[in-house]
Amino acid sequence: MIVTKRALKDSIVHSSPQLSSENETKVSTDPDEKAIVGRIYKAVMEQRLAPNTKLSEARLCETFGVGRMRVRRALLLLSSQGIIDLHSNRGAYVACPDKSEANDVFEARMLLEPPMVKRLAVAPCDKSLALLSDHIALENAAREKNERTEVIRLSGEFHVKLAQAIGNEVVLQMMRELVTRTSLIVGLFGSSNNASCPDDEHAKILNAIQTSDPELAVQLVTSHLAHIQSGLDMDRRTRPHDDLATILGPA
Amino acid sequence: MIVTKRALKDSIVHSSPQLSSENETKVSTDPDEKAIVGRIYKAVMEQRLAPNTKLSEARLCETFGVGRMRVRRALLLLSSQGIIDLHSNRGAYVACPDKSEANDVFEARMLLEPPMVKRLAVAPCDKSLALLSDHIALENAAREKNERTEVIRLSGEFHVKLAQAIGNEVVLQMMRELVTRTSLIVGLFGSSNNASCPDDEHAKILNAIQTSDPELAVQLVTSHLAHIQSGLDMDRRTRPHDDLATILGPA
DNA sequence: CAACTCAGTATTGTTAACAATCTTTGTCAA
DNA sequence: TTGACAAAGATTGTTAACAATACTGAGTTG
Repeated sequence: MIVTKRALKDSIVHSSPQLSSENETKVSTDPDEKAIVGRIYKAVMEQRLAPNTKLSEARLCETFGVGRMRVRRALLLLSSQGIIDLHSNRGAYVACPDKSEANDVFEARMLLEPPMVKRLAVAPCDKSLALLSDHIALENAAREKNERTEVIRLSGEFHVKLAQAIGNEVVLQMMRELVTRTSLIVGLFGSSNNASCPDDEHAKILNAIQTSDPELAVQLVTSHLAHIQSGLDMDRRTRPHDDLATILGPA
Repeated sequence: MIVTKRALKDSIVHSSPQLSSENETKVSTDPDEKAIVGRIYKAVMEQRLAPNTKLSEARLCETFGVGRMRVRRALLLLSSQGIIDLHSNRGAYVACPDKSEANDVFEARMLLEPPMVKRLAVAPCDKSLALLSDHIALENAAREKNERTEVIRLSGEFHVKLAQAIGNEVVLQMMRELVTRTSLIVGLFGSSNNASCPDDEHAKILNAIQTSDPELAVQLVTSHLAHIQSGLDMDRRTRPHDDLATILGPA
C-alpha cells in the first residue's frame, strides 16, 4: 500500500513516447473502457504492473479521469481475458498465474504459433515482411539504448506482430491475450535477467520466413518458445510485490 | 419485432433436459453474468438465436430474472468475445459476421485444431478417449432421435471437447469462442441442410486418435473443417431474421 | 507478548433515478 | 400517396446514493 500509492499511477499513466500516439488521438478525449484496457495491457507487457498488484476502483478512476462505471467495465474485460482476477467484494488484482495456468498458456502458444509462422513462410508477402522487419528494427534500437521496459514490451509484441502479419483479427486478438499473459508468467517465474532474452532469435525467424523456409521457421519458433519456457523456474516463484515481507526482508 | 416477442424468450430460456443440469445447481440461485453468458452461448450454438437478433436489456432482465447491471455485464462479455455486437445507444445485437470475419474464424480454427488433434493422437490417454467417445455417442443418439437443435449443438461441441481432452483451460476457452462464432457463420452462410453435416467424420477423427495416427488425424480434421467451410456460400448470405422483407417474401 | 474481539473505516456491489439518444408515430404539406 | 418534420415513447448510458462486505487498529484478555 505504501509503495504502490504513487508507483501504481506512474506504472499505468506513464507512456513511452512513440506509443502514446497510437493510443491517444490528438486531444485527450476521455478514454472509454477500451482505452483503459489498452493502457493496462501495455503496463503489464512492460512488466511495470506486477502480479497481485491491487487495482482499486477509486485509484483507477482518478488515474484515468473516468467514472467508476467505465473502470468496472474495463476490469470485467480484463478479467475475462485472464489479465486480472476479480475477487468478490475484495477487488481486482493483477493476475497471478499458477504453474498449471502458466503451462496452459505456453502450450497454447506452442500449438498456435508454429502453424502461424508456417503459413507466413509458405507465402510471404511484402507487407508482412516489412511489418516484421520494421518491428525488429525497433527492438534493436531499444536494446541499444538500454530502454529496459521498451525492450521487454517489444520483445513480446513481436509475436503479436506475427499474428498481425497474417492479417487475421481473430488470431491477433488471441495472440495479444496469450503474449500479455506470458509477460505475467515471465515476471513471476523468470530468473532475473532472462526477462527479454531472445536477442537475435526474432531476426532468425523473420529470415526463415523471408527465404520461404516453412520447416525452418517452425523449428525456430518452436525452439524459441521452448527457450523462453526453459528460462523459467516453475517451482521457485518470485513472490509478488504485494506482500511486503519480501520487499523489506525477513528481519 | 413481432416474431421475436415470444420467440426470443423461448430460444434462450428453453433448455434441453440433459443440459439443464450442467448449468443450474439444484436450487434456482439467481444467475450471475457467467450463467447468462452460458445460456446465450448455448442458444447461439443451437442456432436458435439468429444473427442480428436484438437483445434488449429489459427483455433479458425479465427472462433471467436479474437486474439490469448483470445483463449489461453479460452483454459486455459477449461482445468482447465476438458473439454479439454492441452499438452505442442502440443496444446489443447477435453478431452478424461478414465474409472477412468468417474467413478469419475459419482460418484460426485451421491453424489451431490440427496441432490439437496431432497432440492428442501422439499420446492418447484413456480419459480423453472416453470423453470423446461418450460425446460421439451423444451425437449419434441425438441424430437418431431427430433432435435438430441438439444435433447442431453437439456437432459443434465436439470440437470443444477436443480442447477439453487436451486438458488446457486456455485452449478450451479459445475453442469455445471459435466454435460458437462458427455457429453464427454457418447460420448465415450455410446452404440449408448442411448445417450439421459431419455425419461420421467425428468418429473417424476419434479413431485416428485412438490408433495413435497423428498424420491421419491432422488430415481428417483439416478436411473436416474444409468440408464445413466449403458448404458455405460466402457471397449469397441468408439475410438475418431481423429484416422482415425476406421473411414475408418480395411480394 | 500473542491472540482475539469489536467498533470504525474503506472499498466494493447494487439499486434506482435521471439524462441522452434513438425509434416510432402522427401530422401536415407538396 | 409520399415525403419531411416534430412530438411522444422507448431504450440505453450515466450518475449518485445506498447496502453489504471486507479490512484496520485499538483495546482487551489469556
